Formats: sequence, C-alpha cells, structure tokens
Amino acid sequence: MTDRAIGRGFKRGELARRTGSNLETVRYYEKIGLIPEPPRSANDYRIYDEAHVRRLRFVMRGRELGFSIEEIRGLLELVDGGKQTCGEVKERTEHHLSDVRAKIADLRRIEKILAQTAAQCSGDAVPECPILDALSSYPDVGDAGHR
Amino acid sequence: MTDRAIGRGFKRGELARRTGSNLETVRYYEKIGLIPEPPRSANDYRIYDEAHVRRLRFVMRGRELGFSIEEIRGLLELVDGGKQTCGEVKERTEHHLSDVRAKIADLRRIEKILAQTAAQCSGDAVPECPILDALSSYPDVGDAGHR
DNA sequence: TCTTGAGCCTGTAGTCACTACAGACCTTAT
DNA sequence: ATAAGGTCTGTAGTGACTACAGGCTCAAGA
Repeated sequence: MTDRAIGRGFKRGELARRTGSNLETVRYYEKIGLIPEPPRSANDYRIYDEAHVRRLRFVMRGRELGFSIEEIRGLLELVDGGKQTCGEVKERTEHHLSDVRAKIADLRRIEKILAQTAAQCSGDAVPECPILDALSSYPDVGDAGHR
Repeated sequence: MTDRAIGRGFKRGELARRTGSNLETVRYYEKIGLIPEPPRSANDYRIYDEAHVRRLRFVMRGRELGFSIEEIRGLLELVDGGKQTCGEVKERTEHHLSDVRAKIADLRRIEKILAQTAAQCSGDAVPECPILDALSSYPDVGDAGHR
C-alpha cells in the first residue's frame, strides 16, 4: 500500500485506537457528518491525520459529557463557523448542565423510593413482599409527560 | 357493540386512560408478552378488565423506577410463579438500586465538569473559549468501556 | 509459491423502548 | 346520511450506536 507515499496518515483502525472509539463508530460519525470524509488511498482505505484525531476527540468528549449528537453538531458548527462567541457556547453548556441536574434529581427520587422500599423488606422466604406491593400501587396516574 | 353484553370490560383506549399509558404502548406490551392477550369482542376489539389494569400499572411503575423491560419481566415471573420469595425480589431491587446510584455518580461527575468549565468562561463575545478547549482536551483515552 | 490472518471495504440488520402513521373497519351521534 | 372518533393491522422511525456478512487487499510465515 501507498501509505508512506501519502505521508504520515493512518487508517481507521489506528484512528479508533488513538481516540479510544469503536471502529464502527468512526464510520458512523462520518456517515452522519460529524467528522469529515477523509481522503482515500489507492485501495479505498480511509486515510486520517491529526486533525481528524482532534475532531473525533472533541466529539467523544462531548458524548462523554452527555451532549447529544445534535448538540455536538451545533457546537462544531460554532467552531467551524469561526465566529464562535464564547457567550453562545456558555449558554448551551449551561442549558445542558440544567438537563444533567434534572436527570440527577429524577434519579435521586427513584433512588429514595427504591431504598425505602427495600428497607421495608424482611428478605425472608415469605410470599408477602412489600416491594411487589409498592410496584403494584401506582401513584399519580395523571402525570403529564415527564420521564 | 356488545360491551355491555360481555359485561364490565373496556377497550384499549380506556385501559390506556386508566393507567396513564400511551395507547400504542399497550399494544406493544402485549406483543412482547408483558401483559396478556385479552379476549376480543365480536368485532375484534380487545376487552380488558381490572386485572389488566393492575398488571399494566405494575409494569408502568417498574418503568418509572427505571427497571428495564427484562427486569420487569423477571419480576412478573416471580409474581406469576406464586413461589415469589421476598428475598429474591429484594436482591433484584438492591441490584437495581446500585445501578441507579452508579448513574447518579456518573452524572454528578459530569455536572461538576460542566459547572467548572462554564464558570471559567467569561461569556463575552470573544473567540477564545475555555469550554471548547475543555471539549478538545480528551483525558484518559485508554478507558475500558464505561458509559 | 501458497496460504493464513489481519485489516479494510460496503451495506444492512439488530439493539432498546417505544411512538407514529397509513389504510381499513366499526360505532355513535347528529 | 354523514361525519367524527375509536379500533384494527402491520410497518417505519427514533437515537446512538454495534455487529455481522461477504468481499477485497496486503504482509508474513512455511
């Protein structure tokens, strides 16, 4: 192969390895336009460089912090547009932060219920089970769409 | 229709309304075997009764508490088996509780990073952005599969 | 030289837990 | 008579991947 001729590029496997991403995810991100289509070698292998590594790391870091693909796409547009105002980025980050905090609150509510219910339980080999009772009783049926 | 003739049964819409679930979700749960196939009226409408309401509420409550469909299926098998030992149920609940706590810990870590990063940001219309810098730097690449 | 294995290519299907829709049928009220 | 609304079916779409089948090229070992 002509890798050396093209110069310091590397293939998909190495990009995945360097970024800690899954091999298939690389192709997926390319398909949905999060990372650019790289040039190809003579035998149609994708050839990446350091810029691709940085881009993919940005995406992965965003995912790790719980941003959705579309949020990351938006952040990348700000970056690519050049006219990235820090204020805009900060606003989106804070919006996302409030999403995260809402999720935490939700999970804490669930944690509380589970812990309380489990504590009521004897753990014996008895057919009566307060946990199953708790699952069977369904409070505030008329809830207006929260998850 | 022969609803009254069949006696105190009701149709899918009312089951959904009574349980607060989505109309289509009822059919979905039936398809995957979480709630039993109800008898049908002459015109092929599903006819439910109070037992279906209880069953569906159990499922929905479990989902609200973050149990997966398969976990709920398992819980239902314990219930249906009759030989439900409270100990088994408690064990599963506590296992799930530890999942929930792990998720909370994860989200708190994320919350912290986001809050710190946003705090560093001036919010001005400046092209340099500490948030984008933070997203670009990708710590501990060699992470062994946690989400 | 042959062969084996690794790595890459493509497109497609599967995952989870729904949700939505199209097109047909039936019921109910006006 | 007709219009609105509920129900039936199967299928497709969501998000964010992940996995696989079937085929190609390439480098190294026997």
